[in-house]
Amino acid sequence: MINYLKNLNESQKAAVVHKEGPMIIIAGAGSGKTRVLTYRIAHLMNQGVDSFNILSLTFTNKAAREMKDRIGDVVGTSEAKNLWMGTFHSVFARILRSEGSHLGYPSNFTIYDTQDAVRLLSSIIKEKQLDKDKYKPKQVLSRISSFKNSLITVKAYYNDPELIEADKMAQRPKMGEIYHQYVERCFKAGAMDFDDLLLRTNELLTRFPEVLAKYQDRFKYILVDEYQDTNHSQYLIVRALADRFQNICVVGDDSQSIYAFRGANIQNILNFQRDYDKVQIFKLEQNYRSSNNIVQAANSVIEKNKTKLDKEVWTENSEGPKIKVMRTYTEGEEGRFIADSIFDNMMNLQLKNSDFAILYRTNAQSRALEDALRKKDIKHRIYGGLSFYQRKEIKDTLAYLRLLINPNDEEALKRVINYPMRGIGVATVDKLSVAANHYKISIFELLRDLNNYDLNLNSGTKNKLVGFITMMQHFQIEAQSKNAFEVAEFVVKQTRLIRDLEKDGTPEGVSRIENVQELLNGIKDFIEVQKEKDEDDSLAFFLEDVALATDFDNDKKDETPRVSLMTIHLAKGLEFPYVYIVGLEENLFPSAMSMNTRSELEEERRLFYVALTRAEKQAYLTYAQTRYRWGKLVDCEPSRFLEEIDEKFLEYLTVKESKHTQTKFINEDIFGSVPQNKIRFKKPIQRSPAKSKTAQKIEFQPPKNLKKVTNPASPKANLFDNNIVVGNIVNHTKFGKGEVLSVEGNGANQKAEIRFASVGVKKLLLQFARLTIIS
DNA sequence: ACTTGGTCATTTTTT
DNA sequence: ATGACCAAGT
Repeated sequence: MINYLKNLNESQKAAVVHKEGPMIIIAGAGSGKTRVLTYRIAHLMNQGVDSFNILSLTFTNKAAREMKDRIGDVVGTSEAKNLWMGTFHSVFARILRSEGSHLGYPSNFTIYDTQDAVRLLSSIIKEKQLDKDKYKPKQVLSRISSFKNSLITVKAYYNDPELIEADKMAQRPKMGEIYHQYVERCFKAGAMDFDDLLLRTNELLTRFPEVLAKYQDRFKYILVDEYQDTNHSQYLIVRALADRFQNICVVGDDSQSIYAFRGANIQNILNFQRDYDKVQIFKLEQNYRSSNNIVQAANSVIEKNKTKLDKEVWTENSEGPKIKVMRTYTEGEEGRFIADSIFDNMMNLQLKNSDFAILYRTNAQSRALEDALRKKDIKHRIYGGLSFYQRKEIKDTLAYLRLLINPNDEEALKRVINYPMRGIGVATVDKLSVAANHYKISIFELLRDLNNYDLNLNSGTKNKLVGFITMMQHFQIEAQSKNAFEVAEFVVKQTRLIRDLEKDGTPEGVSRIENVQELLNGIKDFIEVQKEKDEDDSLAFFLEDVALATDFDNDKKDETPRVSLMTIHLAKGLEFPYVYIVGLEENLFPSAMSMNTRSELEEERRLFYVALTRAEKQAYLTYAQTRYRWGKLVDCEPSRFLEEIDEKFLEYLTVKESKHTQTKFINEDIFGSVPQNKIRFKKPIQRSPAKSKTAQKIEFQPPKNLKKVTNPASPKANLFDNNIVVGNIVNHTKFGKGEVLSVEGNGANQKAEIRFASVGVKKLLLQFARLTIIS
């Protein structure tokens, strides 16, 4: 057996061996938190605690799996098997499968993902004939989500005049009705959304003391990772379960709390000592991950936050290189700089692709980066964004399977009733939906004895509906004797789903077919893995797994090492030798949505802190002066976070060092064939002095070899000021001669309508069009 | 009932 | 730029 205690420093060891009672581990970034958690569990087991009595809640399922493996290394795989580990959502989904009947849920309940929820809300809003511009489904959902996360039921909502008033003020007086209807419809469909998994668990534990007692007894030791990101609902579950034995161990770092937008309450960690008696506090402050430069730089940033626990992260690691800052003109150039830099680093330092990560604030930023990497032929993988399971063809296929498991799943039914097209249109589905609501049954039940209801359908439509329901019933029968893979395969064949995709013929169509194949393979793998582990390999369980999977979970067995691209949120808990943090611009990072209140801005700052502390050896910060947003080219200012880092940790890269010449970039990008001497930088940061004290002290350093211009117009504006006016005859490199009919917009977005002799009237963006004025 | 072409909104972050 | 949604045509 590994002598794990030897691998720990004093404070880590103390946290590992402490046995009974409530404890909190404040773990700075890179301080070996996972290691402590892992060894702590292993240690408990070595001390004779039955693995059956340990519950460990992690932030991702991947983290749970890895931790389980590592514990298995210490105590033996078979010992580790009984450990209950996973995310809040997956652990309590499983409990609800077996206990949900108390609440009137079937054990095969469906888990609605965000899309299902939004669709359901859309139809409710439509049925109620409400203005969908005032009641935006997504916003309504997030409002409902925040109710649920605070345990505000429909009833509680109606009892709270303040909430009602708030919604009235927000022009949404019918919020309560929608909430009510939404909850009912989910219930009727035998479905829970993500928040229900927590809310209903709370309901279960509160309303049924015997159930509570059962799980309290079972979970004698509870460990919660990333405690700073728990919401109120999760907080209450933990408190209820730990109430009996008080063996609750929470781990977290208030400086890394980045999920307030989904209800995470930083107070949970700040107040832990108040919530439990005789709390033992452990602090892990030594960072083993990053160079001293990075640690200190990160500290200098997070210092600016007011709400935080007292903690000083330090390291014995070497100084390391300074953090490199690069400014580029465009996002395209930003991407190319990074691709070049990664390439150079790999060549010079003999590194693998997997040593690099590119982190960004929003998923939309990945495109430009991906383009640049692809052009350089650098293998990479984008995490998050549209995951495999969110693709239309996959969701459609899964919807059949969902419907099979839970015929009341209305969102699944609506998805597939006319896919592939079988002539059952929206009008028909609406009729069915109305009738089903009226008779308080599901559409599936309605269809099952269609003849007993008068729905005013013509016989053709009726036949089609009967055809559909007969097919589904056929599937159900098959499902009784087949395993998950065989069922799925059968369904795909029978529905001619593939054949429908084949009709398309485009490359996308082909890849859709491959995706469906891939899904089938995935189910096959799933069965094998589950069999190996001697766990549930049913189709129902597969669907649950899929619904709660994070993007890391379907990581292919790592073939080639790849550069990782992901949002900073997704990067939490990960580490990479070389990290590029991109798009450090005001309104992007910090996000324009998060600059209204101090607490929002502090969360952005924590996000930046998280990003920086992912880096082991070297961090790069990049920003662009212009960027496409909602299709338009906009000017950007450098992020305030750049100023907030103590300057002594930074090194400003200049164009020269980026090796490839500026000119090349410029020509390719937006500057057309304009001579280089026309290009001017915008004046760098010019912030109002009042904003922050540090801003006054630390002047941003522009690259030295570039001239500043006192009153520069945006660089582009100069270029497009070539005075094209209506009536000009111009020459286009491709289209030839033409007459300017109209000019609209200005700056980068200036467009002109031009009638060419060769191709007729064209509308061109002047920034791209290579035009010369003839007369 | 489906297809097509045009208009509009969309970009925080995720289980 | 891209995709979702809607109105009018087939």
